[in-house]
Amino acid sequence: MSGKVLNMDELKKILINKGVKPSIQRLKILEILLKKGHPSVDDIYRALIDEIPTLSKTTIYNTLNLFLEKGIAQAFTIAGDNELRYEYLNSPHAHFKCTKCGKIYDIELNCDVFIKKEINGFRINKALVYFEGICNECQNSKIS
Amino acid sequence: MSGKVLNMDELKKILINKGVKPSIQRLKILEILLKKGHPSVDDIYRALIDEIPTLSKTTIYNTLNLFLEKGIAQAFTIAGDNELRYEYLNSPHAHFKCTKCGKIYDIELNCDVFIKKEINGFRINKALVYFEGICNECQNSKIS
DNA sequence: TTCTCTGCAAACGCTTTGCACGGAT
DNA sequence: ATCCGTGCAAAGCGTTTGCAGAGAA
Repeated sequence: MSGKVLNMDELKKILINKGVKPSIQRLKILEILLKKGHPSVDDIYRALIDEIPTLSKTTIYNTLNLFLEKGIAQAFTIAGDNELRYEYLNSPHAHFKCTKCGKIYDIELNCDVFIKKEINGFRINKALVYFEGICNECQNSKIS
Repeated sequence: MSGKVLNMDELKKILINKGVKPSIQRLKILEILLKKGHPSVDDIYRALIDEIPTLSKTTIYNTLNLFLEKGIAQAFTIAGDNELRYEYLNSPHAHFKCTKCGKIYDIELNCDVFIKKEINGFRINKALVYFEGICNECQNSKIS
């Protein structure tokens, strides 16, 4: 949930740097990945369909799979969910889902494993960490 | 991948303790969860169809969802996979998938977060950790 | 023109649902 | 007789594939 907002030129640069030809669809999807927290394909679709009425989910899938390939985004699942979620690929972090309010937080991890990227002699190229529990806010507001 | 092997009476006890009425299907599925590493529904189906020729996948889904409810098993996904995997619910640990040999390992985690079950004041009820990389064995055998 | 991107429609695969049969109590 | 577990068939839903038309170079 970086919430970063970039203009079109900056978005273009990101894509070109990663070897992806910009298009309005790709730029807009990238923009959402940078702004929104952890959108699913449907989230992205609903966010863009007004602005780009011809947009199809196929294009979103194509684009996201391209982003995965090029290392621009990464995919993960919320436990028990049947849909993939995507996020802009930056520093490794954990996801925390509050089972009360449903909000998903990004959590920094300082454990050795995630810094050294190695465990028991196994080289780690990718790490996904998912927590479920009750967030601070919900613990304090005792209204059930 | 506990590899534990229990007899039918011991399996029965586990189910009854968790409030699940034993049946041959449920016992056999539990047995597989205790023996096998991280089976998918299809893994379980193929493991049992010879022994129980009338077995249907619906029953496996029913049983596993019951196990999830009762805290007997937990579900997770391997990144990029479209099918759920299940495992007997015991001490929290990480999964490590070697992208070369495809093997899935269980990894013990000693980080604070996983022991204290608390981070930044957020109470953690559930933790899923997934690593991807190259396992020791594959690093040593340089045959690509 | 040539090549790539887009997007509709259909296919696909995992999971859930509806429902009827059958065994257990 | 009632209840519940089982399993067939069909539906549901997220994702991928095939393909044709549009657009960029």
